[in-house]
Amino acid sequence: MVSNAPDPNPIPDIPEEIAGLRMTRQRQEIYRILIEQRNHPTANEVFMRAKDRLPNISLATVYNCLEALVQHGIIRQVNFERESSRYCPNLREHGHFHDATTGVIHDVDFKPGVSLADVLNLPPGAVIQDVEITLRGKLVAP
Amino acid sequence: MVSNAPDPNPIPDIPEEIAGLRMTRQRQEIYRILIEQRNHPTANEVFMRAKDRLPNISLATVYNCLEALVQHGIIRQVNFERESSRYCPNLREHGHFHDATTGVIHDVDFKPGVSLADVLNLPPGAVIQDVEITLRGKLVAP
DNA sequence: AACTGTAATTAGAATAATTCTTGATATCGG
DNA sequence: CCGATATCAAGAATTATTCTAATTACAGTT
Repeated sequence: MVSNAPDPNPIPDIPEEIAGLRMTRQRQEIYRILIEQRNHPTANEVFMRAKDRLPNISLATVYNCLEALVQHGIIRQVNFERESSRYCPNLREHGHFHDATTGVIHDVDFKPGVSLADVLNLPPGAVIQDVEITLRGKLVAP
Repeated sequence: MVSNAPDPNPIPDIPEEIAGLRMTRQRQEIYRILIEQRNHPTANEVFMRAKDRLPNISLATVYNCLEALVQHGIIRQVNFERESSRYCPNLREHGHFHDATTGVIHDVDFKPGVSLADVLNLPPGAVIQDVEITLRGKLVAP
């Protein structure tokens, strides 16, 4: 028997163009991979997953596509220390908590209504264009 | 005539041991370089400056020394995007503001009495071991 | 001061992530 | 359909960093 329950993890259809970027087959697949499983994969992890549906895709194309998506503000590139870049389709302004025990990366939202200028002594005249907040630590039983 | 005013930028003598790390000649020089000119140099920039006083020093040694200093909590390693790591002797907990126009990196202190938990919705049970805050932007006339 | 064990330094090779180059394909507008 | 442009693929090239192996320096002991 086939379940008729809604797919608990529906995969969105990707439009032909996002933010002025033509969504080719490769870009669609890569974007879909990021949305499907939001575990901040590296380019190489995306590459391995992409090969399921696009057996001929190359790692260079994965890098090209990821860069195009980043340039157009469709996804974000996230760097931890000197590790491989990771990619994230969450466009809300957010930081990352890196669980040192499991390696899992959690998105961390800002509390509503707070501004970085409330907590940091910014240099006078500073206009912030981009923020990167990375926390490393452990999760203990509450 | 020789000025008898105090040196406006005195270079501290480096002790023989810091935080349990034996301060060899090379480590002393590298630490001195970071303290003397706090402009967040890369390993290669440190290397070039170190050669003035230690003509035979190798880049590998610079990396080794920087790593030893970082491991012992004497300096901090700072990463911007995917650029070369930079090194910083400022041990206060602080972030960095990267001026996109000039490339200059400014240290940014926390306002007293604020905690990251005031601003961020951390995952429950999160114990933070390390924080990295990087801002990119411009400085405009106030 | 010589001896010994350990740590540090050096030079160059090796690695890994990413970017570049070049030629092939695909797509869009007319 | 045709030409212009964008995208893709494969592999070479680049760059920062780490590793390896051999040498040198050092601290403590005799």
